[in-house]
Amino acid sequence: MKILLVDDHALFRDGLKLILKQVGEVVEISECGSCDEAYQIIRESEGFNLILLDVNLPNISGMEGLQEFRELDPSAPIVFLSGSDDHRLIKKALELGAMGYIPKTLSSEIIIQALRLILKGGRYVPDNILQGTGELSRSEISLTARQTEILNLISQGKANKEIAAILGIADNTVRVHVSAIFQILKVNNRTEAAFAALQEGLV
Amino acid sequence: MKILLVDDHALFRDGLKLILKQVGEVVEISECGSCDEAYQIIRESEGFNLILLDVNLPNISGMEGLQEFRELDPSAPIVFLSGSDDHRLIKKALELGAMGYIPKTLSSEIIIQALRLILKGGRYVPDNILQGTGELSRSEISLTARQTEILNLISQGKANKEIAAILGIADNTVRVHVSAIFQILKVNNRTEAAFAALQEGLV
DNA sequence: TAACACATAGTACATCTGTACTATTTGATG
DNA sequence: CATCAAATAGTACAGATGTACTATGTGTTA
Repeated sequence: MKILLVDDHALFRDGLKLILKQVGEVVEISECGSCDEAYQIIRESEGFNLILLDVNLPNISGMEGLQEFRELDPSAPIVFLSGSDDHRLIKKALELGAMGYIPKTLSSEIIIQALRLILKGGRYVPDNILQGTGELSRSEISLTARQTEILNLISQGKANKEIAAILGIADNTVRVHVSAIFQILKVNNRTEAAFAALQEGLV
Repeated sequence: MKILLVDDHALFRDGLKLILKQVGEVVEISECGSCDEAYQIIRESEGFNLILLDVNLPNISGMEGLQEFRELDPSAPIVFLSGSDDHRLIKKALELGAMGYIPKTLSSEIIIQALRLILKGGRYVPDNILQGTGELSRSEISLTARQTEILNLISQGKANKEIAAILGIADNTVRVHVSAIFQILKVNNRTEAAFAALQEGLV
């Protein structure tokens, strides 16, 4: 059994290694604190049975690095570790092909059971997060690609003219998009929009 | 030796407990996942030799709860545990009387040494964070109380008129403050100001 | 007391913002 | 092919925003 553990918190890795020893016949645990190191380890290895990946990593976050992991080691199930019970990321993670999502707040007993489940080919997502995603999809906020692009620029404090220049379109067009974004986000000005974008994780 | 460990990540607590056993003659480790539970534990106990406190906790963050801890158990040194190497919080933490600041990314060996140092009455702050605070204090941004108040309202997307109504002053006065804030933050509009406020930790 | 920082408030003006319209083009879907 | 969603762009207008001034009252400090 080969497990790769990617988390920038050394102490958390220590704790998790103890747990992993209880999961089954662990032969080898590789560990590192960043995606770049992890890529290197995978290239030098011959496939892992499980990859545990923190969503919040310096430089490249786990979420950003997921695709690369899937390409480097397509057979290894990838499980996300998350410090915050982030309702938004989970759906994206599962869509991208993650086999599980484990908040670090979970007790070790539950983590052990979850990992056993995943190693047998199952998926694990904690109940409260599933409820969260359920609520989210009901009141889901969906912006078009252009709207998301413009919302990002708004959040950086760019004016309509600047956005128009950056995107190479007329500022009247930018206004139409901006108005549409405000209606969707149910806000009245760009600063509220930036605030909402942060809260909803749209940036 | 009595140690109180407050962190909402059960697994991290497990890892840290292992380390704490290496620090010295540990008699008792109490642990919990929130400030409220921690207050209860302290009330039912007779003083701790050390309190380890996560800065990011649900409901009441460690930073917010610090004062309460100091009142409930004035003799116990408080050490912050932080998931992110947050350059901004550390200064505030030390000002509030924390005896140390330990990023979770630190290796267990260094954590052990740091805790020993603190138990002997010293303070510990990792080098790279000290550098960070040094940089921060050089280019330090200081706003008046009123300016900070208004910056907060700007960050919430409030319009000048709304701010004026909330604070019970004329909107012309609000504009003067807003202009002053922009000059200090070196920005050109309220959304940039909100963005800057977030980045600089002024909210 | 004089000087200073801060908050307060006003006028004036150019510019930006946000909304309400209409209208065209393009790509996807039934 | 007809329809629809999305992006584009224009006009028009009310209101908000940001800046440049002046000016007053209130504490604090040298």
